[in-house]
Amino acid sequence: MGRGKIEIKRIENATNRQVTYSKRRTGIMKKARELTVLCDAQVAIIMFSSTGKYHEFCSPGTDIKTIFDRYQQAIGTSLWVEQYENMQRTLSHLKDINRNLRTEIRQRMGEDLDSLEFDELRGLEQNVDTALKEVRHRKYHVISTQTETYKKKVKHSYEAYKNLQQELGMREDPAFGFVDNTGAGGGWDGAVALGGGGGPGAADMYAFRVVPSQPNLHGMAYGSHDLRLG
Amino acid sequence: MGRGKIEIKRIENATNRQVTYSKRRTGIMKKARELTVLCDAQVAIIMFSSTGKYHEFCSPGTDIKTIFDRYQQAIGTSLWVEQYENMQRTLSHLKDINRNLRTEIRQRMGEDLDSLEFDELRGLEQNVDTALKEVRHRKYHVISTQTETYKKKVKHSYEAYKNLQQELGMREDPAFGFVDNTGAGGGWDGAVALGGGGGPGAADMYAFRVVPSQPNLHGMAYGSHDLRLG
DNA sequence: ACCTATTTATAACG
DNA sequence: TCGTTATAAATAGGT
Repeated sequence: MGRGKIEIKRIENATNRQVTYSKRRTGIMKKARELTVLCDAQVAIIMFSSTGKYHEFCSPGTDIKTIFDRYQQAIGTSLWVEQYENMQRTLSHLKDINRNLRTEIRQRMGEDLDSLEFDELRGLEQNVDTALKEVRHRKYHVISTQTETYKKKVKHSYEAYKNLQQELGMREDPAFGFVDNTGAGGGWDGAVALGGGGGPGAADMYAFRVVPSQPNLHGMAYGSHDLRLG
Repeated sequence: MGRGKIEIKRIENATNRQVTYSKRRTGIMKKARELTVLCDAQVAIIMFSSTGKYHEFCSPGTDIKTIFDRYQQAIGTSLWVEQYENMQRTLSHLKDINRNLRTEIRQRMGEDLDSLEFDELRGLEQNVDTALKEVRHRKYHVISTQTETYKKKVKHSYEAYKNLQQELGMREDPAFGFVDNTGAGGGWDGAVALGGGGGPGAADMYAFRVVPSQPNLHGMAYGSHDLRLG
């Protein structure tokens, strides 16, 4: 349809190619628009020229995304839907796990116990009981290590002081004196005895300092988790 | 271009509309194919007829997904990418939360305590201690309720038996006798005393029956959670 | 961009 | 859906 018939093969002349692209592109767009109106259809077209420029057509009353979502649905599955739905599944699965983890934590905190059977309750009791022993054991370990460290620090410090005093030939000055805590009885040893003993009464000594609930999810104070579903 | 000129407006006759759709659709596809070849372009077309049937065209050497991904890139912004990346964010956030919930559970089980500061350890101890009391309290409540129920059942059953016996004028037959458990001491009362007492020794009576870890995430035996990241 | 000879698409009908 | 054909529309090549 022109002054001469042309063969349908790549136009080698770049200018001609560009001109033809422009003319025919307009033609297709017009046809698409007509089809939309005449036949009450929905059409989406995306074109890229050899130079990389893109052009699109979309039936009025809708948009490319809608048409392609519908296309995906029509074609069955695959393309994006597949990974999308995979994600959706993973998401809902994670939410389920999340919910169950929160439930377990609440139950380990002694809440929401109504739904538990007696057997489960018995298991939970034993488990929490064991855990409590572990925690106390660890607490004892930490506090005793800490105490040892402090004792050593004090001792080293005292020795350094003594050495310094000797090297400088100073006589002892009560204003710079150290109190010797390494003897039996006083200071940290008392705390160890109480903290490690493990009776519930001992916990009263260490009032639980509640950290204001912040979104840093780890290192939060126990029990201050927001247990709503995320 | 036909026997008569037509106005570009919806064709009311359904058959005509369908025929025209078919013909013009073929025409557009042909034009698109020609454009692809002549001008070295890439074209993707998706069409839906008013009856819901879909047809597509895509330049050879590529596919719809590729063209639309390129289109998204060209148009700069998102379309699907936006909700896709939102999802990805939510997903990774949920995974983080889950990881932290699992950590909290493990610590409530007395594991992985090395990373805790002394203050946190102290809080955890107190929290678990309180929880243990709650669980024991609940266990006592359940077992005592259960015992009451059984006692009532036995009692009612016995009364029904007696009534029946009286109504039928039967004399007592040792073969159908009931043992009266409602008296002080025996039976369930003993279990209540031990189960509710709460000493760790009592738990030994109820060996913790470990349910083989199944994927039903709720109602699992405590401690049998698979704590790997899902 | 415009022009126009010519090719192509298609409306109406069977 | 397919074929035919008169006619409208698209467009190749030139300006």
